[in-house]
Amino acid sequence: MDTLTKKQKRILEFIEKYTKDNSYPPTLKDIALKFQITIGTIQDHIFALQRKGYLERKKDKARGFKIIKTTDGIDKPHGVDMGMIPLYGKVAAGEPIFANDNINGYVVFEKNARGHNIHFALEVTGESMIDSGIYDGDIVIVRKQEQADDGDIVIALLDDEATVKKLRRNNIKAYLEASNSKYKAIMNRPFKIIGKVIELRRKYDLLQKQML
Amino acid sequence: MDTLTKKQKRILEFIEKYTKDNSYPPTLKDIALKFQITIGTIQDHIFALQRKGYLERKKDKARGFKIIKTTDGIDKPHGVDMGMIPLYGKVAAGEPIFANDNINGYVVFEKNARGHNIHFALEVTGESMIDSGIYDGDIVIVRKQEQADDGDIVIALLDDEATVKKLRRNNIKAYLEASNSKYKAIMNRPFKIIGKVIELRRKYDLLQKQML
DNA sequence: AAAGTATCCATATATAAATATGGGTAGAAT
DNA sequence: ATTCTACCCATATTTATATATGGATACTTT
Repeated sequence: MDTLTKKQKRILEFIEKYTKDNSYPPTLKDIALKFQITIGTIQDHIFALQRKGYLERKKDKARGFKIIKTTDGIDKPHGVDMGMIPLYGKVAAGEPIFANDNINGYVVFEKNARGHNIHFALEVTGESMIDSGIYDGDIVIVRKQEQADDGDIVIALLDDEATVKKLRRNNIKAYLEASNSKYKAIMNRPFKIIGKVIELRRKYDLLQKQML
Repeated sequence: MDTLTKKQKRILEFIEKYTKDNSYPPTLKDIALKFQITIGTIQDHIFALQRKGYLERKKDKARGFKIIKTTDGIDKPHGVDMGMIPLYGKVAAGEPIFANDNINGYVVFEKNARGHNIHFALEVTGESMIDSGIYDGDIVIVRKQEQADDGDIVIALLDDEATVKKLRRNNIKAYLEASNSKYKAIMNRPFKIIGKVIELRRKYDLLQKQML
């Protein structure tokens, strides 16, 4: 593996950071200004980065950089569709969940290439799904849909309140089931499915201890 | 909320997709070519997108676009540092875990602004942590470190094999503990901590129906 | 000693790309 | 009827940006 010099590494890092900050890559001149050297010199460095396989660029295209390997030598995965989905907060009964002012944060999420679905995230409260390994404080990622199969974990509206439960359905009827022996199934109340849980996330270590 | 026309929406979506595909935003001409209309017209559309608060751009800068609200009207979070971390596969005893050819995939991950730590992901095999809500097939995200506190869930090397366990330590000694009553603690074997589990992920909906 | 590589400079030129200007039509809103 | 907005055209001009060229020094490798 072709390894980078310090200068090359710093330039590659700058391109990455600039792109992240501005949403578009730098020009040769931007880089030259940053490092207080001339464009001609930057040309040399860029050429080296290309030769060593860290950077690609399109001829004659402004800001036409594409990083293909990071400074630690790890290939950048390509064609991965990642984005942010909103994390909605709890809502009092009757209020709309999907309101812009009910967004408590965002969660990074890798979209399944195919689906053109809409996703969102919710924080789980309570212990009712503990036997399915879903704990209080966990975050679930949900695909919006109004139908689901027997056994799916779903977000349902019960009395205008969003809740996480397991969907049960047979030929006769559908109902919601908790995963905790202390709770009983919800058999005879109307509910509406608003999405299916497709992923679970649990963060440890929220207040980061200084490592000794 | 200012809502977009169909054309404006399609153009905003194109800018987003082009940027994702190429790693740099399109020029006005790129957009004009795509929609088979002239640059002058694109100027109008871009101006409308700016006026309605979906798009920002820097004057006189090539490809100087920055999307600030997506087509569904959701604000784009800014300054979030997300990237991909490698998902390593299982290794036979004695083989190095962190080899480039042992990368089985990538996982999107939001970096904690501060930390300059190195992270990676591993798939959990076995039921030994089931009482901590960590199941076979789950993915753990790990921060590389060689120290950890009592109660932390860690990745440890035991006989050159990586395993997920809970770290126990008192004044006298440190040992590894499973979270499953069928397993007993590992008291008298040497081990080495290689990282601390900071996040858990579980994907549902992967073809196979989840157990019960 | 010669060749290569990494670092740097200055400057000219070609091309990419944004901007400016002035015009047009159709339909909705006032 | 008039104004506004969304949509479209053509073309000239300015500015941003990449590229080309030819040089230099210090250092390591051959």
